[in-house]
Amino acid sequence: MAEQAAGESAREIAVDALSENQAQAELARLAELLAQANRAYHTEDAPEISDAEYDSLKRRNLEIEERFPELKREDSPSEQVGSALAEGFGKIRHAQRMMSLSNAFDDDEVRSFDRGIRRYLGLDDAAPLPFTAEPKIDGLSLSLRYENGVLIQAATRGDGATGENVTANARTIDDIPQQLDGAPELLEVRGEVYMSHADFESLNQRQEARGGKPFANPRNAAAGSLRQLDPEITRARPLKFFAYAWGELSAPLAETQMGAIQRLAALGFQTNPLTRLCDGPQEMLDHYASIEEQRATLGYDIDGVVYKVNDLALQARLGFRSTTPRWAIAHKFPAELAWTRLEAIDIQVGRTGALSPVARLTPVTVGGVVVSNATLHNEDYIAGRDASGTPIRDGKDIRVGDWVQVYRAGDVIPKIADVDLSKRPDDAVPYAFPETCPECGSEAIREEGDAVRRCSGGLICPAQAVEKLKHFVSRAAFDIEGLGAKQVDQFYRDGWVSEPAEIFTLRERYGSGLQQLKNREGWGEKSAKNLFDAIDEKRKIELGRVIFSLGIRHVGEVVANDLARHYLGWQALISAVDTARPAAERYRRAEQAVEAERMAAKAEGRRARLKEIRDAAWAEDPAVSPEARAAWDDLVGVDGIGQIVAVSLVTSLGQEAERASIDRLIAQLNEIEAPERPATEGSPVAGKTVVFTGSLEKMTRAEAKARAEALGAKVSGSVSKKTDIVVAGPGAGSKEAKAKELGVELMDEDAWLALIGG
DNA sequence: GTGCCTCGAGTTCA
DNA sequence: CTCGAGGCAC
Repeated sequence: MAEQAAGESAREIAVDALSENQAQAELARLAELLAQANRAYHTEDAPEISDAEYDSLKRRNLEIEERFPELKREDSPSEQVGSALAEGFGKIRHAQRMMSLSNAFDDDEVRSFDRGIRRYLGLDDAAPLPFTAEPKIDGLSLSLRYENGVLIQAATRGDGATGENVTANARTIDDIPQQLDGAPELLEVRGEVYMSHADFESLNQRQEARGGKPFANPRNAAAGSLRQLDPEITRARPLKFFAYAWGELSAPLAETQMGAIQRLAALGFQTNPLTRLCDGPQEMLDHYASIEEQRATLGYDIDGVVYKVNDLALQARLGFRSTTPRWAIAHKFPAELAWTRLEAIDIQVGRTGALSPVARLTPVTVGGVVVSNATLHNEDYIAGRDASGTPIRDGKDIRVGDWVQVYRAGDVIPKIADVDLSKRPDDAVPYAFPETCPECGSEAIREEGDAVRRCSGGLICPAQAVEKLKHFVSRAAFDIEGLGAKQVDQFYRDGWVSEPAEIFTLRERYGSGLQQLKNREGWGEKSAKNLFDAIDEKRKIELGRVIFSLGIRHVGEVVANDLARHYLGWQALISAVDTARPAAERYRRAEQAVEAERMAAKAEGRRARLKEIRDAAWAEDPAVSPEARAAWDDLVGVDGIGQIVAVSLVTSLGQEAERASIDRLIAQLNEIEAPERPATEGSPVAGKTVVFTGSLEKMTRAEAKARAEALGAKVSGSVSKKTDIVVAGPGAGSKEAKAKELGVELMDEDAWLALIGG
């Protein structure tokens, strides 16, 4: 196929010379070639045509489409998101997300992990609840897909949703079977690729003998080896693999975690010999201690112990939080510590204006990595106390010139644990936190009760403006390929882009004379063209991404998607917000009145009559129409959105300059897509809004909510006329009454369970 | 009002 | 990854 593509391209007719018929045929041919190349690239490890050939086909397709827009095909390759080639490996979307684990750092957290699960499941303290405990291997996780017992794909974790295709490399690892006997038709095995200490040492000796740079630690060596573009290099590297989990399956492996691990072992995988079944927190902690004792003699790196609920049926009931399972936790070993000198404290300004202090350190090795910066969080952290005035680090303040103890929290983020006062220079002075923004000179204000000090300059502040732009192009927002933080910096500095809408007018402003872009460092004609194409691809985009991209305070990825699912369209959202504005302003004034009362009461030493004040301030106000109130109630009724988030959303979309900028952006977009409903075909409650009230007896609230959502229902906290079903348990009060008043369908827990089928 | 649980925002290095 | 803070259940 590579030869075919090359051969035909030699006979290609110049785009300008194409007749309409020829153009149509050519577009069809290109669509087929590109689709085939994509298939080859994404499902196999070796692309059939080179990146350069692929790019040139894509470019030709686009040029023809530009000349004959009416001929553009439904399945046009230029529309296909993610079809553009990344450097190196192809991307693989995991059939089931690869989750990370939440962490425990001491015995108490392990016990509260057990307690939390009992509470979620409604188990009493006496009920047996066994867990597995196994060492947490310090390598990199890998997902292996077997179909009919044959290894067909290996993918790294990536961001959890999408990983890299490393199939060819995985095939070179001895511990990974190419074929399985008696496996389910479909089986995704997950585990950890790692390198033993002995193999790491000898690899580094070979590296150095060859004049290569040695790896810092076994983990980096394993990661570097697995991500070799040439599988033959990977083959020469001594990688190993432990299996400990699974993804998509056509049939269950067992009924318990332990059983599943044994099954994986029987199928030919290496499983960790220190995996034990434990009968509760005490046995888990004992096994942790025993593993910690053996740590040095294991011959490979581990960074803790993982506990998992043994009963898979319970695992299924517990389900997942946004990025972690509820049924597992990693109990981490204490972090490695190192002393070094604090050379300076710099202030960074984030997109919300937050002033974040960063410690510049004399470089020091901590846990196999050289660290030269560490976060200092905020003003209070430097001063040695937290927001409530409680001392941290024994109340020691941190001064420039100090000797400080550094560790990598969670083995990643460098932090300062301690200060050596005996080595403090005589001339060291307490750090004076700036009260003006170091970037724009505006006043930096710290709100009452807030831990951070913020620059008040808004978009006048270049740091805030550019950080907002970076947020706009970030992965969960517009995610424009070829437009990362570095490029944004450059465009902003040169005055080419000062707000999101201007990204979309780059082509018309600078595209014709690509020359200008071409003359910049790192930009060729091809990359400029690719960038413009990547930008155009995002003129069609999901609603949730648009909302998130605006960078409204308190509206992150999850809240943005919640809003998108609730309002289903940009217009619906914006008009609801505009309608609710008078009510939001009324609410804000009410809160201010409450705050004033609180201060006054404190000063006079009497008890605050807060409820009275709040009620009075929020009472019927003719300036607030019933429509405004209804829109406000609806907004605050969205699960996960409270008054503070609602006020932030409404006010920020009401600010004139901000709104104008947003409108300019929206005008540049072609289509804002409504969120897809979850795949819940046949679900009787898909798309319905459900409210749970009163106490539930067969399941906990959290569980009820998670299950309803899995079936495509929206779970809300308050009853309104948009509510479809109210599930009322014993002790339900005002919400049940309101449901009756509004004529909303009302049912008890049993009826609900019958409705959703179990 | 209090105490989880989750989310948002800021962070490092390879 | 951590911290602070918002949302929500108790």
